[in-house]
Formats: sequence, structure tokens, C-alpha cells
Amino acid sequence: MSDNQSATAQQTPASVRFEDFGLSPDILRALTDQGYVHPTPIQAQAIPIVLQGRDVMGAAQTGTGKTAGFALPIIQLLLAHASNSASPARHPVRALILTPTRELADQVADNVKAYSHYTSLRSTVVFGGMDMAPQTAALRAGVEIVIATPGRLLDHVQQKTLNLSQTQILVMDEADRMLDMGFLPDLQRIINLLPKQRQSLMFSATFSPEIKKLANSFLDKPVTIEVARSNATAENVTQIIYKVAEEAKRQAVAHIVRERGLKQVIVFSNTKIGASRVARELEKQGLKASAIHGDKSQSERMAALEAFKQGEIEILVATDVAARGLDIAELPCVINYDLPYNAEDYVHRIGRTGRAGALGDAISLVTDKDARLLADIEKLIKKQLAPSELAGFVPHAEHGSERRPRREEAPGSERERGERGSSERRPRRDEERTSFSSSASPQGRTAGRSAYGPAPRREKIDPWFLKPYEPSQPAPANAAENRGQLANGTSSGKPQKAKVAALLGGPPKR
DNA sequence: AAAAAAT
Repeated sequence: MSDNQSATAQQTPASVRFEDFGLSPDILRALTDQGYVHPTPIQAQAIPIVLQGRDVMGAAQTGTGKTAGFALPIIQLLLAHASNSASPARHPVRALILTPTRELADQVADNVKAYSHYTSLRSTVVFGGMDMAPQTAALRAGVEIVIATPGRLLDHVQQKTLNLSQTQILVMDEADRMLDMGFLPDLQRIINLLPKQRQSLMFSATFSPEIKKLANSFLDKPVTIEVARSNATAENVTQIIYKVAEEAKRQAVAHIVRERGLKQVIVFSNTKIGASRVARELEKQGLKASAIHGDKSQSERMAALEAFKQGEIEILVATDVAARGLDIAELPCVINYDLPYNAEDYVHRIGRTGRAGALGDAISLVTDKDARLLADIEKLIKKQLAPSELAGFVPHAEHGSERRPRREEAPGSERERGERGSSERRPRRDEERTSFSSSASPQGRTAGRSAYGPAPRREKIDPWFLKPYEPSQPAPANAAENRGQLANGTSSGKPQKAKVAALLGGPPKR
């Protein structure tokens, strides 16, 4: 055993220093502040390539320094081409960084701010669930770099507080998630607003073959950067599988936390309801737990994450909102309360632990029904995961109030008073709902015109835009009509992979 | 099947 164990992840010669990349002294000074001297492998590879202006498809585990890998050279590029003598009346955004979750956007923005601290470059973060006004003010004041989630970004474009027509650099962080069906329409709208001549960078821990193809349709002769095996799980993470009955899972989590004396652990649930229930159960058992998921208000989400980082909360029970990119120092363990439906998400989730060379444990609870999911994961990570018994765990029968949690009680019911359903009533979108009546009126929804164009949001789509132009194949008769708008409902029933394959023009798999 | 992302 030696420090060389992590040599595969640290292939950069120790002699390489940030100073060797020709970065501005102002950037180097910020790095010194952060205590950074030597680049990580992904940084050593990405920085020169991004500086050359090339497109990049970067496959790297989280915790490998991805963010600095793109942020540093972007800052450098913007500085190098900064002073156009006379400053223009309006300040166009010059670099755009997109992320799939608000928390990740916030985190990336913090890093960008730190790296550009001594430069003249300004940056701001833009995401939903928060007051528009401060974001609008920051954008109006002028920023060169925007970090954003897609929906709110488009909102600002619509409000004309944001202009993407001069944006030379686009980054998609956690690109595989950005490219999934839920995000694609927004992503395409955003890309349509950008100049065609631009530099595009995509980063993710995993790139499935389908996503790789899709990604390539957005990139121009990209350089592929790969640190460690693609889709590999971190070598310093020990993976453990426990066989547990479905009804005993919550008790099992509590048992594991107690048994191991865990002071920092993320428990992943596949559902928002599940996350809340697990958190509540753990709290009931006297453990310091809190849930984070998309039905919580943004302030609750941020409070939970912050409390967890501060150690006030020991167990963060999360949906996949927390699966990607979040950098939480020294997380020694993650628990999959459920196995994720997508094998790739398993890789992302367990990437929350064992970061930056530290050791970590990834514990997954499986039931009999999970055999298929487990097999998919084993196939992806090319590793066998043998389920074992959870030693010393004796589930006791559950009873009474816990048996049948009722979600939709009338206000003022007895239970409400007894155990303060911890914000778990419904998505609470009522905080600033000033225009409720207008949007609820029958014509309000359909008549309200969206600046995004005619397409309704979050509907089934036929993404014509993803099909590469193939002169050899006769275009479908309605292709011309579909151009310029998203048609509805042609591919609703198909599983996602088949959809993506179809988008790429390949024959449907049978 | 589920989650995320504007209101």
C-alpha cells in the first residue's frame, strides 16, 4: 500500500505547474490563493486544448477538477480577447456555462468567481426558484460569464436582460444529463440563440454511446479528453451491496448509519416522496437527517445542503438532484436506498464519495426486484457486485402511524399538528404567485405567448433539429413544416434510448 | 418508471 495507489488518477507529472500554461498572472494569483500548484490530469489535458479554441468532449469523474479544467482556460481566453478599446454600450455575455441542477450552477459559479477574482471579468449565476430581480440587476450591470440552468436562462432572454448573440464559448456541465429528453428542447433553444461560430465544451463522468453521438452533433471536430476509463467507477470507492426486504429498507439505513457511526452520508432515493419519508423516519429515530429534492422550495434545498456541509445535518436524503457534480468535502459514504433506474446514475451517485483521492464506501440496498438493475450496473462498470447480508440487522415490524402516510390531508387535521409534515405537503410554488388568476383563466395559458416560440414547454417533442442532414435520404414530407417549430407527440411511447437512436437517424432497434 | 428544469 502506498500513495502510488492513486497513480492512475494522478498521471500528471509532478513537474507540470499551472504557470506552464501561459495563464494570466491574475489567474495564477487566484490559484495560489486556493493553494493550487499542480493541475490534475483532466486540467493538464483540457487547459491547452481549450486555449487553442478547440471543442472538447471531456469524460472525467467528478472530483477530478473538471470545473477548473474549463473555467481557467475560458477566463484566459476572455482576458486575451477582452479589450475592444471602446467598450460597447451593451455588455454581451461572452461565455455561458449550463448545468442540470441549480445547486451545481451555484457551485460552479462560486468557482468561476474565485478563479476570476483578480481579473476584470464579471460573472453571475442564474437559476429558477429564486427572485428574478437580483439576477436581472446583475445581468443589466453587465457580465462576461453566465452560469445558468436552462429554464431561467431562457426566461432572462425573454425579458431581454440577457443577450447571447455574442457568446463565443458554451460549456455543458454534466452533459449527458443536459442532453436527455427533458432538457433537450430548452438546450436547443439556447443553442439556436448562440452564434454558429463558437467554441463548445461538454463534460460528464459518463457518456453512453447514444449520448456520445448526440453530443457530437453539437460539437465541431471535438477533441476527446478522457481521464481514466470511461464509465469506470472510482477505484478508491468500495462498493457494497446488501440484500434487504423492501419494508425493512428504512430501518436498514438507520442501522447502517448507527453501526458505522456515519457523520456525513448521502442517501439516494429514486423518488421525492421516498426521500422525504426516509428523512422523516431517520429523524424519528433521533438521527440528524434532512431531505433535498425538487419539490422542496429553493431555500429549503439550499438550507439542507448548507446544513449538511456544515455538519449540522449528518444524513442528506436526496433524489438524483444531488447525484451529479456536488462537491462535498470528505464524504466517506453514500447509500443507495434504491438502485437507480439508469446505470449511469449509479456511477454519478457513488462519485459523491471517494473524491479527490480519498477513500469511500458506496452501499446499495437491493431487493429481489432489483436483479435486473443490478445486472445493468455490473455490465456498465464491468465489475461483479455480490449482494451480502447486512450483519446484525434484525428488522422489527413496523406499526401504527408509519404504516400509511397520508400525503394530501386537509389542513387542520390532527396529524398535521402532531408532526409538522416537514414541508412535505406539495410543491410550494405559492410564495410569489401574484398573477395566479390570470394564468388560471381558461385563455390565460394558451393565449399567453411565449418568447421561446410556438412550442409548448415540456411536451412530447419531435426534435427534427437533432437529425443530421442526410442528402441521400429523402426528407419526410412534413419536414419543412416542422422546421422552425417543435411538433408534438410523435414519439411519446418509446423508451429514451430508442428515441435518441431515432433522432440520430439510425434504424430503430428491435 | 423517475427526476430535473420557468412561472
